[in-house]
Amino acid sequence: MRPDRTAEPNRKGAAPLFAALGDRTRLALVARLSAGGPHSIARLTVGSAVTRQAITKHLHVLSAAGLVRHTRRGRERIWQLEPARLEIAHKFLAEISHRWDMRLSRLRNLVENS
Amino acid sequence: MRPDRTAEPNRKGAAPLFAALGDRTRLALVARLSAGGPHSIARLTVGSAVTRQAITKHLHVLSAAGLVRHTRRGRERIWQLEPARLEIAHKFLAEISHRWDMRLSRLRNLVENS
DNA sequence: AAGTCCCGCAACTAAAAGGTTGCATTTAAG
DNA sequence: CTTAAATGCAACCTTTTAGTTGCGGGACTT
Repeated sequence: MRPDRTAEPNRKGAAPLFAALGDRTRLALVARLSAGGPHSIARLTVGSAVTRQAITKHLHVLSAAGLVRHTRRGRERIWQLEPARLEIAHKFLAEISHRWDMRLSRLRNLVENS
Repeated sequence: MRPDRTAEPNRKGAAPLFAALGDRTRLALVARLSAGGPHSIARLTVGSAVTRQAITKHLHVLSAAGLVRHTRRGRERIWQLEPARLEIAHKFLAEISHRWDMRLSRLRNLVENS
């Protein structure tokens, strides 16, 4: 098992994910959807400090990143979380931490055996 | 141990973290520092498609987010990863996934017992 | 049928982000 | 001392982003 030739995690599509999560309003939306379940745009707008249209735009950004999904119900559009994509970001972070820990332990071994 | 009244994870400073990670170049820098260890700016610039000054700016962004740290060594500045902050983002994602899973299991219970 | 409620679309603005070029400064090497 | 390497600083440009306002159109309610 060679150390790893690819030298990098599946950073393939992780950046857009992090970018989508890198906004207070959007992060609040994700948190709210994860805890409170699916909601309409109007209901999601209530607690927020910005306009309904701003919320709509943010939802579209999250949707483009694959983090949320919408469904029609009568005259309202219901948005819900799509947690599969979160796993990608999650694994990326785990990978980074793991690599760093590996480096540290290798360094420590080097020092102890010298 | 009450379930949790705060209704939201420690979203306090998570958004800037995700924002810092939400760029391809910066994510590449983080990945490289985690795998290859501390590097100077010049060495970090080699593989990248952008200028040294761009790399410098990105490093400052990562530094402002608390993700990297620098040290002087002669005429060069050595940058290294600061993995503590990654833990915040990591825990945030874990929390979100957990909340969603809880919702799903509650819903399933509701359906099965009806 | 009339009035709300919820939403989509478009135009516009202000600020931030990503990147570049040019030049000055410090440090190492001959 | 002279030169080359590594970096810092500042000005500038272009594109993206976050947000707004205004208006029009379906879908419930009474």
